[in-house]
Amino acid sequence: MSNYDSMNKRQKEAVFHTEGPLLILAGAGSGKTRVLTHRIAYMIEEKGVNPWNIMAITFTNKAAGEMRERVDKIVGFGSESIWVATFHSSCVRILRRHIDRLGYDSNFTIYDTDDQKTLLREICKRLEIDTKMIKERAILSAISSAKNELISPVEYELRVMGDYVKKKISQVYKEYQAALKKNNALDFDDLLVKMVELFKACPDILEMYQNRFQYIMVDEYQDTNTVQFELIRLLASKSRNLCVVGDDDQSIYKFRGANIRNILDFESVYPEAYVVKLEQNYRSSKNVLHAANGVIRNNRGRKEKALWTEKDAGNPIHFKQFDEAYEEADYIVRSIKDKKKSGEADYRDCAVLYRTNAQSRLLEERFVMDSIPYQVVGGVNFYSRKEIKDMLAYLKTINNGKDDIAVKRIINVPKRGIGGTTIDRVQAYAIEEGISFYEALQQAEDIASIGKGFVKLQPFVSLIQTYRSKVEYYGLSNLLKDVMEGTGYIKELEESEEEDAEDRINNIQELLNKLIAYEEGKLELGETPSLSEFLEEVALIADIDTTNSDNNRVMLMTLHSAKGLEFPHVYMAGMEDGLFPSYMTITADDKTEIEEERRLCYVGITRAMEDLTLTCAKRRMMHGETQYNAVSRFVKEIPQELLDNKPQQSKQMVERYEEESFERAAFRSKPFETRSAGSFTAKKESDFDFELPTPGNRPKAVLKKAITKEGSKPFIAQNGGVMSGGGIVKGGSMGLGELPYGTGDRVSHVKYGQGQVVQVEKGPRDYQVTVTFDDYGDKVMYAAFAKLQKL
DNA sequence: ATCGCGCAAATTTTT
DNA sequence: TTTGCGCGAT
Repeated sequence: MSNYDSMNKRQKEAVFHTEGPLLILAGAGSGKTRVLTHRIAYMIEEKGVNPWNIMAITFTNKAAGEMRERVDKIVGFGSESIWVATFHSSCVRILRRHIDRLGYDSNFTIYDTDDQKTLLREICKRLEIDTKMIKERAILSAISSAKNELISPVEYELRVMGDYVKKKISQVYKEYQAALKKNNALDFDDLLVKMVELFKACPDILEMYQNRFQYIMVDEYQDTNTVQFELIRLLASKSRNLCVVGDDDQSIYKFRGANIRNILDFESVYPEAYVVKLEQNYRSSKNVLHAANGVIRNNRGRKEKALWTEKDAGNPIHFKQFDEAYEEADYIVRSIKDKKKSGEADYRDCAVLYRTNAQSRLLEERFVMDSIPYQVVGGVNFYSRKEIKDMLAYLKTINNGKDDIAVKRIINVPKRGIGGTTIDRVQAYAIEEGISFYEALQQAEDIASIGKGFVKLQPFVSLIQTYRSKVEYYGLSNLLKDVMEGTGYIKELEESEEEDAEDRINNIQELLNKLIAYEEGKLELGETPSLSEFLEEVALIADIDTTNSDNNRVMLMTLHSAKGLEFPHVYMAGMEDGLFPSYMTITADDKTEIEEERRLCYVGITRAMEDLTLTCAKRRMMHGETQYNAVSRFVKEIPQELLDNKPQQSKQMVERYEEESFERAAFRSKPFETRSAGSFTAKKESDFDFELPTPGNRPKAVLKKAITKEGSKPFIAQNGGVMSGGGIVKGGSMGLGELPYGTGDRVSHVKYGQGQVVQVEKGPRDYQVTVTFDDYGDKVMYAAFAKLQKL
């Protein structure tokens, strides 16, 4: 029996409101999972709802697992028939059963991003699309957005009339979908899209599931995209018992298609909706909460709410600015060490959050140096490592010969002397005959064009055939062991000179362990382990799911990965304008982009329970060169009385910053011709509008609107244009030339007036000149930029 | 067929 | 700085 007395008034309201649409606006740390699980229990215990009719949808496997666990605990008997799953795994489950109605085979494979890229590359080659002009990534994200918006290839084509680039993308989209279907594969987006298609095409199936899922709950609703919205809308349209939980202030996945309007407009879509706001926070100290509120307040178009807590004020928010990024890392590590020593915190209580994965390197180095246990979340997913993907490709090939991508991945791994030309010819034959790549391989003898190449293909085909015949009686883990050894893959790694060869072998071993665990788990339940099922599980696993915090380690992760987690001690590193918020969003035309960054900051701050430390550095290496960054505007949005150190903003700093940013811009010059935006390439200065740099922003050159079709993203003046103190310097590289002055000469400078040259140092690309100015003292500057006049 | 060098690009990423 | 890719040389 569950106890509802321990809940606050609002929470109870949400729990007891079981019929009709319900929007729960749950602020960070307001106990929403608790509300959801209690709500389920209440429905079953008090309202007599059949567990079988309840569905709870989450985004991550981890969230689903946690929900499952808590529901099981509180509901007890019958809880296993509650459908608790992620969007994607729900779709897979349903599609496996009915996808034949859409003309797919029910043992379809799921393509991950890597597979998508491989397929895309093939198609671009076939369609003779120059991937330098239209970037692969751009195509992929265009296709993904289209799918997220439920725009079919045909519709897409109709919409893009006239635009050259989009027209090309439309062609690719069409081909890409055709190829997926031919390979009997679905990408991640497809899982949702096909589900919606199925429901729309087969009202009988839709009705079946509408009857089954009479009470639907969706977690993290602010992150849903259009397909997900539609999917839920369809499922709930009969019962209308739809409960969505979310926080518009924590919507940070717009770039992945999440539509914040889904949550903001919930009440207009469901006019009879009941709304509950959970604003009491049980996680953080007052200071942390006030800091978070101070930041998020600056966003427009949000549902007004303010978190409050009964907790004490707690520690002040720590803020520290360093000269160099490594000093920042150093400080964080030292601080954690101190806390551990004094017993204030254990390693597992601390997390370091940052904006970009690249920032983890510097931190890691320090952690290693001080031998402090840490764990990086994210970065390269275990399942996207090369060696793991290779092993899985073998298993996929053995499992489903229709997966061309998998077959091609391992046909020459380890090396079998099968090259691109042979593969292309087999592919051509396969297309001609309308068969899969693997089937073509089996008929290699008949392919006239490959001639003797057939000799190399034969052993590969028989290898796979042998494995296939073994699947039945051999057991999955034995099969994988056989692949590891039998293909010579492990042997190749053992003999390899590569530094990480041993890690790779360990990773494969780890995969084997996971397979064994899967197999044993199944056998314990009295079920038959199946290769397809294992592959499917693996395909839907993300890194965050496998991170267990049982280990006593400091957690390092991006702000995005931190969502949904909490830590007593949180460090937010790299609080710098240009890094966080990123240049991309500062310079974006779309003003709402900065708001998403602000939400990200809000998410970061609200992860902290007791102690929050914000750090930044004046200088940091980014993309291989030193960047000078000002303190993040977000730090300044925090009520300053909460900070133990106030961010400094002296006039000199601004001046120095401006100066250095000019110099850098000038230094990196390249001709205008090197830059292009979409289909247009800028050729001369007059193609740009220029904007002056401001502290925190690099100088900006924007393609003139008149020239581009719909405007374009601004150029940062690094390769595109050269700027100097307010004027435009010609494009073109600056090389080393003779200087018209030397040490001891009197010179004059536009800004600093007259002075004497005290030192001239030859740098890689320019001279560094030190001048003692009469009015300003010593200045070090680059000759090409400074344009000093000899007197 | 394979290797290796040079060039360009580089947020965030629940599945 | 790091990574990934394409192309030219073996």
